[in-house]
Amino acid sequence: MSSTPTFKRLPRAVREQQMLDAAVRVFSRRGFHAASMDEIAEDAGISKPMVYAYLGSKEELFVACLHREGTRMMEAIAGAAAPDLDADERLWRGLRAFFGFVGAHRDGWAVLYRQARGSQPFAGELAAMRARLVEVVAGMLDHALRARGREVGATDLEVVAYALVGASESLGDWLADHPEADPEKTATRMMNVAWLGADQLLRGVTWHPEG
Amino acid sequence: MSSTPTFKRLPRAVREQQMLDAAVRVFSRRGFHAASMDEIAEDAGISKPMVYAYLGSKEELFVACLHREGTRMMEAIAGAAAPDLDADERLWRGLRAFFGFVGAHRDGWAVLYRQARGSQPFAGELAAMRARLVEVVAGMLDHALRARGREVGATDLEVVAYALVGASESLGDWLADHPEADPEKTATRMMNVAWLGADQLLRGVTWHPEG
DNA sequence: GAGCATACCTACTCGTGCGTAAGGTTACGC
DNA sequence: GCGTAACCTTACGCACGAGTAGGTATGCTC
Repeated sequence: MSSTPTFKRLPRAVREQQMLDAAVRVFSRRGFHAASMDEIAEDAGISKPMVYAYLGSKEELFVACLHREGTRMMEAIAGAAAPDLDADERLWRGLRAFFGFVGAHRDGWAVLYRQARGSQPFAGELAAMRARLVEVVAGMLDHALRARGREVGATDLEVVAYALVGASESLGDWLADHPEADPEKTATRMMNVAWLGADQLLRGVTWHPEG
Repeated sequence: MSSTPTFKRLPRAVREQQMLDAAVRVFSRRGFHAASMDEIAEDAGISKPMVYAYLGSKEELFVACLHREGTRMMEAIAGAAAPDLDADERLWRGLRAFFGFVGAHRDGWAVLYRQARGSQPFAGELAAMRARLVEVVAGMLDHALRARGREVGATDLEVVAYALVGASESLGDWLADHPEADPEKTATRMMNVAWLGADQLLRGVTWHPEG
């Protein structure tokens, strides 16, 4: 017979990627808990036990998604924002890379940003990634400040960086929901908010209550 | 007998509030799916069918939490930022109210912000709330701009407002994870990022690529 | 073309937790 | 003091989905 071997046998590495692709799609569509392993398997064009054989439990599968998408994103950003540029140029390239990534991997972003926040086991994983980003941004600010002979407390720096990262994430979210929007333009808008504020801070301008 | 009527019978309105209190606690501790109706009922000092009788299904219960906490927050903010003040003063008071609320209702905030993002049914509810906030902020910016004889596209305005709201949410999240942090000080920090950037925009200063 | 490893499947078990049926008890009106 | 309505309980049905047992096919090596 061998009538319709409709789907060919494939080596492990390939199938794993297909499964991860499917998992990202389904997780982003349904959320972690509402996603069923059956649906993921079906979407990947494979049967459920294969998923367990290759990627382990549902949690492990989700963490694998998180890792792959997170690594891709960090690499995209790190590759764009070379450390020997001026602060504004680094920020600009980093933002452009970030929004480019979100625009190109909307569901990957949705998994990362929306799903992983709530449930305990993944929040830590995600927080670690965010922390790296925050550290990079804070480092940029600190570097730029020192170059101007200024100094700011570590907490202040961290919090400002946190706010900038949060604003970017939020705009990333907005972008994911507006398929017609242009990532490049979104990056420019973010830059307008972030850099103009940061630039003022770098100049030593600050705001305080009752003034 | 009537030995130990340990817990008294209470009118519906009171029990409903107790249930909502418990639900917020449990949802924030466990997340939506991991939270069980049994645990919520136990935490409220009542049995499960009562929860169903009063608040309906698990989803409806969660939405009820969302509504109550969201309304409280919006009222806190709206009450603080009177519309006849200057833009910076309004922003400042709004931020102070916001971070004050987060500091005082850490678990309520966690429910609102972290759990509701992922799963479909609630994302809309939350998005609607955020949209109201964004609209308020955008309105503030627009008002301030017109007062200076300037005009900006509606989308630009919305996106900037979105970024500011996102940054605030993100710092709110940071605050919820840092019990030792002072809400007032956090608000000041946020103001430094937001207002200095916004102020520049209001003056007509903009940033654009390759400059 | 025998042997073996690896890809792959169908068809199940079993825990968990939402939602409910059916009945007990307390307060309050009359 | 007695009905009745609201409050509250225990104890269950039932669906859904994670994870697995055990078996089949395919290709690769010698």
